[in-house]
Amino acid sequence: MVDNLSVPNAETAIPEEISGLRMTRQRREVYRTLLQDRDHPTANDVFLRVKDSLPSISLATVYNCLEALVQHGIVRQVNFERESSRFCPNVAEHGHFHDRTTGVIHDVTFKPGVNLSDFLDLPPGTVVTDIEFTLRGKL
Amino acid sequence: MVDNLSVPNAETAIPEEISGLRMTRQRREVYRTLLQDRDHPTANDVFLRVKDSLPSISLATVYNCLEALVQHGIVRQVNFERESSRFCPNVAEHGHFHDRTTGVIHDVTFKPGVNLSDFLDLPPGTVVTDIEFTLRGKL
DNA sequence: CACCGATTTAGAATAGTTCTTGATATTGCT
DNA sequence: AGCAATATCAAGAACTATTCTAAATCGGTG
Repeated sequence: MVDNLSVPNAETAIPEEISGLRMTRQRREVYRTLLQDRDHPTANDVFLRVKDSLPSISLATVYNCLEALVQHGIVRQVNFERESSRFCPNVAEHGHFHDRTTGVIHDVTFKPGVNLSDFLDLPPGTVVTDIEFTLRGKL
Repeated sequence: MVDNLSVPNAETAIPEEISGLRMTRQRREVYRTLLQDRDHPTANDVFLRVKDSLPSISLATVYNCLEALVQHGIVRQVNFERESSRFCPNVAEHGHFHDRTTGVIHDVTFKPGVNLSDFLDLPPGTVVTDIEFTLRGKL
């Protein structure tokens, strides 16, 4: 497997601080949980998993930690329709493919070198700072 | 301006029935409201607007009507992050550009003839049935 | 015009998330 | 180390968008 700076793995130690965010025990465990299984868990999923290592953690704290991680660009929050938000430690630009048969969510990346205006009719003068896309279908 | 079958205008009479959905007074008014201002209103926005012509309508009914219209493919439900759902009478395939300065949402279409696999690295064998995308930025 | 299923209404219920408050922990300073 | 200032955490209440429930009403049919 190829290393990817934006997606550390769960084994490497998580430092004291990441992009200006102090890693408390709770934040570290929340982040480690996201790195562990890349299955786009909801806040509640994370809560249940983190309880194994930090039995006294509260759901509110998991929300706080996730928010802090998202705010600092360490984790991405992903929303599908009106479902619960899901969280993803892959902060590289990517979208998602939702497999309707299995329910599994796969990350989808742009082919290298493509430009938005290559395939979209954008109003002239638009400066796009953020892209979000979801595909649904079958594998 | 070019006519577009999938986007009737607010002036043309709305028939008794659209794609198998009987047009009750409430559904008609909800739909007419969406056709009137193409500004991607929320259910509550629609509620407030429809009240002008149907003062006794309830929010639940607006939700019911919108759901019926969406279910029958007459209207599209659009979600941005975790905000309230917005509704759009343009059911042709399109995405959205969210202008961060004005808050206005513009429809964005694909350039004719482009193919998803032209610019995305899709897992082999994927059959995409539904595309959803949102851009954010400044105009 | 009486009936029956569909629709509407109003309000209660729900789910996910955020907020509030007091308790705890951590940091920086001496 | 001791202490003040600051940040974080926990628990539960509060909030918001949406859905559900039950009763009233409507619309079309015999």
